[in-house]
Amino acid sequence: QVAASMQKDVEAHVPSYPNLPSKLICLLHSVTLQADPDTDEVYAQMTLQPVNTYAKEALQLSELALRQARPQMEFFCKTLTASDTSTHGGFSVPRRAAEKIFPSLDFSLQPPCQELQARDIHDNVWTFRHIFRGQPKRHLLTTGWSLFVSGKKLFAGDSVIFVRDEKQQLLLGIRRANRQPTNISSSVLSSDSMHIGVLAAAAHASANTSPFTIFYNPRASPTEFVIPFAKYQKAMYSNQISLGMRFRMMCETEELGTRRYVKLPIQTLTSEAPSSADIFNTFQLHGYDNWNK
Amino acid sequence: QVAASMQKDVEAHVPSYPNLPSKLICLLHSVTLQADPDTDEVYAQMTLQPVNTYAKEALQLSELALRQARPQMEFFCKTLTASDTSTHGGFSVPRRAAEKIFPSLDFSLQPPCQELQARDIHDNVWTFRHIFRGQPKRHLLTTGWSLFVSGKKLFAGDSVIFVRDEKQQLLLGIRRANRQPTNISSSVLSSDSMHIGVLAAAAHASANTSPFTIFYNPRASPTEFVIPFAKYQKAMYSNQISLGMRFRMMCETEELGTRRYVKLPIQTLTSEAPSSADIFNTFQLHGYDNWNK
DNA sequence: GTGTAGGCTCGTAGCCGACAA
DNA sequence: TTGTCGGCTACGAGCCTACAC
Repeated sequence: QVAASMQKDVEAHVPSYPNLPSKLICLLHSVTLQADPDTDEVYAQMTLQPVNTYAKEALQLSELALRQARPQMEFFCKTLTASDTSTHGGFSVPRRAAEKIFPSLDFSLQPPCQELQARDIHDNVWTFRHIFRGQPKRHLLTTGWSLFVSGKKLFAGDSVIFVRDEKQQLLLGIRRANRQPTNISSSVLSSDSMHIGVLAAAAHASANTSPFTIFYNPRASPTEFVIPFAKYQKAMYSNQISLGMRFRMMCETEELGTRRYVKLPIQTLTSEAPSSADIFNTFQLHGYDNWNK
Repeated sequence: QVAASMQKDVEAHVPSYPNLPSKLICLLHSVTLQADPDTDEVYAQMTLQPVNTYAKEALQLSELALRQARPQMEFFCKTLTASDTSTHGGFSVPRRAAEKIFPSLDFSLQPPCQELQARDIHDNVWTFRHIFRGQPKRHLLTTGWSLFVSGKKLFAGDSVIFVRDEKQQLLLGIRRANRQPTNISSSVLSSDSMHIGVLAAAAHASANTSPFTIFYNPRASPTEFVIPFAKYQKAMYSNQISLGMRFRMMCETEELGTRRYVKLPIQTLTSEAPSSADIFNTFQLHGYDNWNK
């Protein structure tokens, strides 16, 4: 992973860790799903502890987590048009989406309209005027919409997701289009140093079987580097793949509408209802997008 | 430095490097002065190679670099007022500063005005309308000024620097007031991993006397962690400071109008005229600020 | 059913001198 | 000399319908 995302020609500067194996079987101590406060980019902070031996229970637990259904709630997702993001007007809500997700309007009003409140991944509340007007009639979000677009720095091609949770509250998330890397070396932070740091921490943890912490961003990685134990076992033993064997890897990273392989059993760790941060992290980690009708 | 800027309670995760000395004498292979494209925060990328022995020439070269005069050019610096940064108006230019730095106006015009172009640290050109009007008469920057303020995200208390270089071209820099840290953990980048990476890279380089690269931000550090060799020698031997001795360290980091101790001999490496990036990096690394009259 | 454009309105960015510190 | 304010103007954000695909 480090080699894949690192700039070339600095290999000479990377210390080598001969005792760091290419695959590290770890116990997952904790997962914290997070989102960048500025960009809403989602990522997971995980504390991993390398293990030398493991019981059969571990495999069963991992399989259980894989089968664990995530909460199914109603939502819709729309890719923003030029009109949706221009300063000229508001947001055109697909008709069936509005009827499915939004509270129903009082059609005795002329025109029918209401105030909508939706909570984002940081639990910030956004307020919109929801109106049904025009010829032909349509659902629109007007007042408040442009603040959301500019606040989230959305452009045509990005997507928004409206979710109605089990408490009938509206949640609101975004998913940016695949653009060229947002901010290259945005600060004094050296990604090279960080990559070396991950290696050093992993090597240290591997040698001492002590825990270490990583930040894992599934959208930034060209492919998965954190694999559920059950998936790993299945790939290794049921398909008889052995070290050095050539094979073709399915690459579905960033394809729209497909599931990701990472499955984080965060919901199994708590009996409380998931926060909106959990929901959107889960949705985005699993790559929901472009839901229509 | 790592310990100083790291969050507490993660010490257990930091691998220890028993062979990494507390002071590392290094040969400076290259210095690249840089600025964050988003915030204009300046920093230096340095390639350092630990050395075990050094000739007396090294000390002389370091002293030479310390004495090396940086290019002296005319400039003025003003701390922005509430009026300067409000959307209500433009920028009030101190009279003597305008007369010293800006091209002189054609006073036959009523009112006297001209278009000014100034280049920032990224070589972006900013255009302003420079006008001399009001009662009493004053120099103002009007059209174009608000774009600059919002583009650079300037607030009252921040400073701007106008420089007239040897080619009579205008250069334009900023220096932000000391505020609470701008963006805490702005991204997926883990500063912990980065710090561990710096340690790992330094330890590896120290053991192999091989080069390593660091990013050094003088404004982020509570005190200096990169010291010119000559300064270090002087402190160690002429003042008879020995290891473990207690002493009081002059803390002038971030004081206004004082020089910093870091002296980067970048101008000695090239015979070309310095770029505006060099000039502003140099100015800001040396802490010029609040120049008046 | 939904994207875009034209028309209209109103809030505010931004230019000006007055005035005071 | 220069910071802030009230007055004025003009541009564009944003709500509306019309129309096309």
